[in-house]
Amino acid sequence: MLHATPNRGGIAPEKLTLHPTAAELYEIVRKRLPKISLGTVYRNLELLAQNNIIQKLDTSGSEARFNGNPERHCHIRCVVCGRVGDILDLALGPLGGKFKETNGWQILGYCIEYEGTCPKCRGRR
Amino acid sequence: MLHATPNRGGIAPEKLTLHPTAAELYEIVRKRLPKISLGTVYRNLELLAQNNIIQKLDTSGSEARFNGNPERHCHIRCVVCGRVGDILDLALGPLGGKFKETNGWQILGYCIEYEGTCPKCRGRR
DNA sequence: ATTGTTGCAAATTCTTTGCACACGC
DNA sequence: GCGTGTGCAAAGAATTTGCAACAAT
Repeated sequence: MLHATPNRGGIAPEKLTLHPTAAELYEIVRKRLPKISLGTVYRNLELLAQNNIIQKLDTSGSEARFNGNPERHCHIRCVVCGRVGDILDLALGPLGGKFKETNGWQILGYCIEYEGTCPKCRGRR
Repeated sequence: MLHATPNRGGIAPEKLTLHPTAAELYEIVRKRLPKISLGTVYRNLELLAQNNIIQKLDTSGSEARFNGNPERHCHIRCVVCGRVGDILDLALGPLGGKFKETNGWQILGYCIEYEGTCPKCRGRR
């Protein structure tokens, strides 16, 4: 199943800007593969993420969301509905000054999480 | 239970730099209140977080972690053991240039998540 | 007495896993 | 036939909730 075909097989490009949860994706995929199971969706998302074909957003919210674009970029999460959008324009936003907005999204705050190794696990990777 | 006493009641200050999960906290608290239940720990952490006395770090990793310092600051999460530390020095790090290190933590990457309202939920808060 | 907290256990939610079966080569 | 991927259902992990007992005012 791990063939990153350039051909999107009929999936509209705008779909790729979604950041669906596994369950949402399950509903979408189900329209075409009615007998697929949620377990399979999870299994394949995990695989795709491990191979850097998609990105798994484990960040805030209880459900993980998945991202068609594996390149590192910022996200914005709606505090009301949980939807997630991309922020490609790093210049804007809190890091540059006062909160602004982008594409109809209103920016209220932000959070930066670094990843690395702690003193105890140093070098163990 | 919501009295933010300036007196820490015997808890060593260095404990406050931990970012324990609910289960870890449960074990710690249990030493003093042996009959406390995990449900109560969750309930109170939620309350404290809602009143901005502590901060809930819902970010990556399956378990949430809680932070004694409610002020906004950055965190670093160990990719090996999951431990979380504070990063108070915003100047350093990827946003300022190449990856560095701080306090024995080695910085490998980062992720910025904004929060706000999406176009559909705009103004609904 | 009234109000708010707690312990306990059961329920919920999200995710992972085991296993027998089906499909492609 | 053989190996890999799949459906299904059950297990698992983290968190939340209902409720009766309890504590505090």
